[in-house]
Amino acid sequence: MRLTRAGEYAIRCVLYLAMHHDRELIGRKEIAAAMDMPAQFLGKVAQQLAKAGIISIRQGSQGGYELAKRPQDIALLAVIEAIDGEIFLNDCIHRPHSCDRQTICSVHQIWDKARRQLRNTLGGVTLAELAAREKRACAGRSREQPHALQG
Amino acid sequence: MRLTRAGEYAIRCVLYLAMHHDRELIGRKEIAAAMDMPAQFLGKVAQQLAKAGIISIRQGSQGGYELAKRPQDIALLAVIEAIDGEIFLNDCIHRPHSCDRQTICSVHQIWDKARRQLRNTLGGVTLAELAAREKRACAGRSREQPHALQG
DNA sequence: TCTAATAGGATCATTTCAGTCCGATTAATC
DNA sequence: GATTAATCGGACTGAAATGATCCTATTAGA
Ligand code: SF4
Ligand code: SF4
Repeated sequence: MRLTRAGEYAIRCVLYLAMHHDRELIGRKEIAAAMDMPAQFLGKVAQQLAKAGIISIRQGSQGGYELAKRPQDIALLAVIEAIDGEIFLNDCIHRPHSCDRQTICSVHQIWDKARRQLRNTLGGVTLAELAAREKRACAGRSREQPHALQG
Repeated sequence: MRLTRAGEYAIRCVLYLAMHHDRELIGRKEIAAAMDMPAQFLGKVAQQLAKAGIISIRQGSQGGYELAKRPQDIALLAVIEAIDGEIFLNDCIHRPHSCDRQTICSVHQIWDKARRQLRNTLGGVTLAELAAREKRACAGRSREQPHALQG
C-alpha cells in the first residue's frame, strides 16, 4: 500500500522538468543532483517515462530530458502509473480470476470505490499546478529567511 | 500500492466471524476452509488480530476465534491496519526524516490528502454492513439459482 | 575523430511476501 | 491423570519485488 522509490523519483524528475519548463533540455545528472536521487536509477526511470510518452529524451553530447507535453496536460496519476503500473489496491479488482467469490463479495465493491477515489484524486492534479505551488513555496521561504533563519 | 495477502485473509476471517456472529466460537480450520485460505497462515494473521483487540482466541480443545467487539463497532480500516500497519501511500508521510524537501513539497500535500481520503473510505465501513450485504447477495444468488444456474 | 551524454542488458544485495514446520502450551474430555 | 484436540509462536524457507549498480553500445555535438 505504498509508492515505490522508482515512482517517487519519477515524480521528482517530471516536477523538476515542469519547474524549468522554459529551458529546452535538462541533463540527467543535473536533475538527479537537484532532486536527490541516484543518476543511474533515474536513467531507468526516465526510459519508462519516455515509453509512456511523458518525457522525450535526447541522446548524445549535450543530451537530456524534457517534457513531451505541456505541464498542464500531465496528471500526477499518469506519471505514477507509467512507472508502477495501474493502481489496484486489491488484486481481485485487477485479476477477476484471482478470487471466486467476487460475484457476491461485499468487500470487493469497497475496494473498487476506494480505488476510483484514489485514482481520481491523483488524476486531478497536473504538473503545472504542482510546479506553481512548489515555486510559490520556495519564494515564500526565501522571503521568510531574513525573519526566521531557523525555519 | 496494494493490500497484502495477509490483509486480505484477515478481512475474510473477520467477515466470516461477523456473518456467524450468533455462534460463539468458530474453529480456525472451518474459517480457513470456508474462506479459502491456508489454515496455518490464518493462525499467524489471527494472532495479530487478537493483539489488536479485534478478535479473541480460545486455546485448547474446542478452541477457536470470535469477534472481540460488535460487528458494527469494527471498521474495515482497523482490520487492515492491524495486519499491514497504518496506511501510508508515500513514506515521507510516515517518516518525516526520509525526505528533506517536504517542507516545501507540493506533492507531499497530495499524498496526505489521498491518504486521508482512503483511510476515511475504509474507516467508514463496518463489518456489520459488509456481513449484511454479503448475506443479502448470497440469498439473492440462491433465489436466482432456479432461473439461471450459469450465473 | 574525440568526447560527452543516454540506452539498455546483466547483475546483485536486501527486503518483503507468503507460507510451512514443529515443539510448546492450553483446555476439554475420557 | 492421561489423552486428545486445538492454538501459540518462533524458526525457517522459497520466491518475488525492490533499489540499486556496472558495463558496453550507441548517439550526436564539437
Ligand atoms: S474476498 Fe472479495 S475483496 Fe477479497 S479477493 Fe475475493 S472478491 Fe476481492
Ligand atoms: S519529494 Fe515530496 S512527495 Fe516526494 S518524498 Fe519528498 S516530501 Fe514526499
